[in-house]
Amino acid sequence: MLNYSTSEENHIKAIFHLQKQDGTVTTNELANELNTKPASITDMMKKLKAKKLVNYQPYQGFRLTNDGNKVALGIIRRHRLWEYFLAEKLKFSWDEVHEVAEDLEHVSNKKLVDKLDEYLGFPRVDPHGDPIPDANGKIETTKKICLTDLPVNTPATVSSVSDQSSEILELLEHKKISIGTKLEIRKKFEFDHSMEIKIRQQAAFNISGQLAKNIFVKYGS
Amino acid sequence: MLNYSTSEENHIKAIFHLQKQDGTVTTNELANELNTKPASITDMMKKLKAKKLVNYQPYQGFRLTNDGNKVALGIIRRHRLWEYFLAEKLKFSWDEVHEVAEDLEHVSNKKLVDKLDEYLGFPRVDPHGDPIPDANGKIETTKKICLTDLPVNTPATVSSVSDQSSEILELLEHKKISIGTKLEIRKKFEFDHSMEIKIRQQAAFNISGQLAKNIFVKYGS
DNA sequence: GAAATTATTTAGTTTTGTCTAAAAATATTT
DNA sequence: AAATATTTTTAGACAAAACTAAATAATTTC
Ligand SMILES: [Mn+2]
Ligand SMILES: [Mn+2]
Ligand SMILES: [Mn+2]
Ligand SMILES: [Mn+2]
Repeated sequence: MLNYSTSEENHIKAIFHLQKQDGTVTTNELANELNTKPASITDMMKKLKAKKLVNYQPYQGFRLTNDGNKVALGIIRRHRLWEYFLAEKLKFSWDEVHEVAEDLEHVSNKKLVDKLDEYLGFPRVDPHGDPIPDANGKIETTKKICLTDLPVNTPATVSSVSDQSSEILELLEHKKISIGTKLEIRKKFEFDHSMEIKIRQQAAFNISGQLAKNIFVKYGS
Repeated sequence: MLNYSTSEENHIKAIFHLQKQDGTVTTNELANELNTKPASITDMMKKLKAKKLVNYQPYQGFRLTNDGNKVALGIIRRHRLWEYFLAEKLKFSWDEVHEVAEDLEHVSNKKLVDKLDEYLGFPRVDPHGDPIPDANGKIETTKKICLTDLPVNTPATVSSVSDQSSEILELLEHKKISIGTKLEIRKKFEFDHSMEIKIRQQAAFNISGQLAKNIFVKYGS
């Protein structure tokens, strides 16, 4: 497999994440995501198209080709493995790992990554609960349910968290919620979208709609 | 401390290594070391001079300033810590670590490096026996003696190896010589600079002058 | 459906890091 | 001390990755 520049990789990864939601990605969306200007995106898309990593017709938006997708999964694999390493081995906290992994992910030595994976015991998810692609680019795709969409009185388990700030970490630690926590919603309040949730034997307590929006669960306990 | 580009870092590191031997480094030497052209070196030296990392007057060669030296030690610290990590934790062999560390050394996040150091147990030397600078840039400077310069019948301990090829590794493993091995020279042969050495209780055996040239020792056992 | 607005692309620059070819400085021979 | 050879620098070019400003296409509004 060929090697790509850091800039190319950052573009590919951003398209991958954006097209999850949108299907096809627009120039402005990507420019916004990468804190760059639309003109720069057009330039890069021409380049990635020439390398057959994106499908792109002027004014039509773009999406990754199969090859582009494979490249993206490689980058995401490296990113999440390093995040896991930083949290698990170096004891970085949850909100600090992303930034460092942004640099480490661009060291794309296959043997390094596969040995790191093995050393870490082939972890399935990163510290934020996001799945880690395996050496073949296979990634778990259990659809995650936003806590705001979970029905009342239905057992569920926290699977991931979308915001990665130290502020949300502080709040989650205070509420004793982390990935793997089993919970049920007792009551939802329409007015401010806050809700009352219950964890095991503990008394039910309240969380804001804003917090709930950033927590994802899967059914079952 | 400021951040430098990968190219700047590679130049700084190369000057550091070359000036160990030469005192002052020339344009051609550095171009040769970095597989680049003399004209490119001149350009970079102007830049590093402007950043006060090298002392340089046209046609006079160059050497690192105090600041340049500190930057170099930071790079070498990262390089050797990653080499140790790769060998010790990921079970890379001795001859494979350098190449991978060449990339990892440019991820210059202070907290990452210091936590890695701690995680590794503050190792003093890398897999090739070269000393690892501490967080303050302090580096052990025990003068290493080339095995060819060790007097006969004088107890010594292998401290480092300069060549890092898989070929020398194979030979050293076969001869059961590694860093920390205690040995004595029994006889030196002028003709081809080969020598007979003795390790502990084992029978004395012969090594070539070429091999001896790449082994460094310190006095004592 | 024309006008206004927004999104995207094009054209032309800039910075970084490299290169080649030519000029200039320095070192080595005779 | 010339002549020759070597080393280093300068000048000019190029590719990558970004930018600004202007032009053009697409979309939305009236
Ligand atoms: Mn991340
Ligand atoms: Mn993550
Ligand atoms: Mn090395
Ligand atoms: Mn080393």
